[in-house]
Amino acid sequence: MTEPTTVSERTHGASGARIAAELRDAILAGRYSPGSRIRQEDLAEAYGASRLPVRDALRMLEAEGLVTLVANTGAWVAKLNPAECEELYQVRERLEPFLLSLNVPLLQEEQIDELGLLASAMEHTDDVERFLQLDREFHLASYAVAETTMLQEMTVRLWNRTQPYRRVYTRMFRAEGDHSVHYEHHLIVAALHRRDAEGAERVLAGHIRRTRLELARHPEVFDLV
Amino acid sequence: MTEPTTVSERTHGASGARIAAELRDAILAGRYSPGSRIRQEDLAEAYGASRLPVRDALRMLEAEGLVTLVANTGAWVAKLNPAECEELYQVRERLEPFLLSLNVPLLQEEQIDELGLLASAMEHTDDVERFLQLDREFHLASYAVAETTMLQEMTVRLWNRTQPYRRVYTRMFRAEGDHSVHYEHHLIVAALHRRDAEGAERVLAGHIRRTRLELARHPEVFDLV
DNA sequence: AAGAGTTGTATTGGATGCAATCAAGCATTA
DNA sequence: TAATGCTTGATTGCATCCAATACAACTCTT
Repeated sequence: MTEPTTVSERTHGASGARIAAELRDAILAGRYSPGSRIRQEDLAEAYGASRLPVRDALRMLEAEGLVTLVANTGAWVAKLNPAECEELYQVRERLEPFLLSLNVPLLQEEQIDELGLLASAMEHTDDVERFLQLDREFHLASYAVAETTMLQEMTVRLWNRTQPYRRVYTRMFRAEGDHSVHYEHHLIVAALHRRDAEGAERVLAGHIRRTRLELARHPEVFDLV
Repeated sequence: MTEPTTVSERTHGASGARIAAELRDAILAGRYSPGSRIRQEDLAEAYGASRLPVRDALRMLEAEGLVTLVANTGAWVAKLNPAECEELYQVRERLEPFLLSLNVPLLQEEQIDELGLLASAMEHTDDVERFLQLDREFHLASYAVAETTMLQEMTVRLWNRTQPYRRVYTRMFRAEGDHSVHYEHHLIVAALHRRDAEGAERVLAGHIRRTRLELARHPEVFDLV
């Protein structure tokens, strides 16, 4: 009658998923940087499992674009060159405004207010990690209401894959006193309040485009991952 | 000194990838239909391997959206409901025109001519499978010149995930004498010859949109996969 | 007779061990 | 001295075995 020893630790088939989740968090948090080697056995030991669920996890993350696998050779944290990163931003530039527009009629007033609070909170923080987290929260929350599983999943993956470069860029150029990010966020909130889907779409497209161009102007970011 | 027995059959770490490729082909060819169960051991026996590389293959295909895995329960060929399928078409509607526009200045005249030949060949075939194959070839060839790895890979995945429904739709409504598909294809070829990126983009967006609406008008397609 | 609990079987998940492969360092030779 | 071939250690890939889970059929109770 297989009673679980403790309250948790009982889902048999979730070992790979659990490892994938932890490794994903570690990569997104910057504890592994792009290009660094991942050894199966290290992970297995670190997470208290055998190499088998580790390989499952690596496969999942490979599919999400966070890990690169080479047969018989090993796994690395995925690394983008400037061109690939620009591509992903261009994809975001087309998908996210559309996704936002689907959310415009569905967001509750209170939810829009909360977005405004997030935008304000970002303005008044000096901590890079908190800035990144709030930014992610702001955008993903503005996408979360519509029931569009596919689009939301694709969007999250795009954010995840570009996260390391956003982090380095923010670290390097955050203090230069450009308030465009915040202005754009507040413009989006205002458009949402007006229920102005097209307006929100355009500001967001410009927002992502501006970020893409900034990043393209500083290719040195990709040497310092 | 591990000499390969024959000229092929030597890449050690490709067993999972090989199985994934064959299973992917089988799904795209319609030999497995959406919702049908996939038993690990069956596949292992069919492809002459153990269950381990099969599990690798299933993970890969899950990531591509072709297979659905449930822990401790099993694997099924992925099945879309009408809303999900419509979402994927809307994503295509935004990505593919952009991808095509990147290819406009790069396609050689001869390559555009070949696209024209493909469009004509489609007009004169009665075979559904050949129609589907030529259609896929036409579009993917028009995207293949630009060096945009990410976008191309995403596009192929979107095509793959919607393939079964395109097949059923074509089988059911192909003979109704609507020539829009072919007109649009030829319009695209003409725009490419003129090097008219925006024109090509617009026709393609309309092409995908029209297909999406047709599919939405016939939800019974999703009962007959 | 209907429902809940129980048992049995089929199938998946995970651990271990061995084989195949790769990469780096050493020896050898031109 | 530099380049090439070989050998060895480290690491991944795969097969087999065992454990855990889910589902269905059955039994027992009310």
